[in-house]
Amino acid sequence: MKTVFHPSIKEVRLENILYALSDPIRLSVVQQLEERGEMTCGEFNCAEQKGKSTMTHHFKVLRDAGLIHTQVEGREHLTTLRRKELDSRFPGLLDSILSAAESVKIHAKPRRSSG
Amino acid sequence: MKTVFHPSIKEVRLENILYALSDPIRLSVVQQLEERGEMTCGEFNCAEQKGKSTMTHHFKVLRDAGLIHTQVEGREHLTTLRRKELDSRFPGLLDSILSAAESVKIHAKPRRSSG
DNA sequence: ATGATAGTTCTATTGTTTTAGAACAAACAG
DNA sequence: CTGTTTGTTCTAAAACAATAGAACTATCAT
Repeated sequence: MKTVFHPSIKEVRLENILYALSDPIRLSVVQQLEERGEMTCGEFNCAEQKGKSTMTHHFKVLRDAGLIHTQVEGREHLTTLRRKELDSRFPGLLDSILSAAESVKIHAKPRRSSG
Repeated sequence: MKTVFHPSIKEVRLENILYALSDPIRLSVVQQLEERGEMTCGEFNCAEQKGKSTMTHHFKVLRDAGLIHTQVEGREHLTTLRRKELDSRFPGLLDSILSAAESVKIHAKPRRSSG
């Protein structure tokens, strides 16, 4: 079972959060996670238009910034938003960014299993 | 009297705001404006360590993102935060970013005229 | 006019980011 | 074992961003 680097919540830097979310793809990833809760890499809208290695890169930026958590489960990588931790570290920040982003929201793909 | 480009508030994009504030110097500029209200370029802390042209560049990024307003007054350039406009466009956003940034705050230089 | 001040514009260097192709690895299905 | 799925790592190209030196413009003071 492979482990992936995640910064502890107190190591998380505001600048990195803002930078990570200044990219439309990464912002969209976070929006989709907020909507859905837990997703594999392939479930994201935008995961097909963009090459796989491009998405791997973006997930790493989000992970290093402290925004998401990745857990390896079989051959899938389950991604979640570090919502509670982030809310306690930077109260109101994610709320206001996500609500500001509502207007440009791209929704997650329908669940594979429920179709 | 020279005029400088400023985007209208509805043209302001969240991504550009986040990007602009993901740089420590630019975040600090915004923090100092929040604290002080109106400043000339030279009054900013960090304006001396960094070359003048570097600061000109950062002010332009902030201006293009819609965060600041620059008004030419004699040979000085008076900079203000577009606080109210931004608050109405993205409620709570600047508040939460600035309060998240409190911990890493760098204060503005003392006023020249009051020393 | 001369000089100082405030800041811009031009140009260049250096470093970082985004993107993606190709080869790879690990898990699962038959 | 063979093939498919899921995603990574490696490598490289192209675009972009941060920095600053030098020359410049405009204002203000003497």
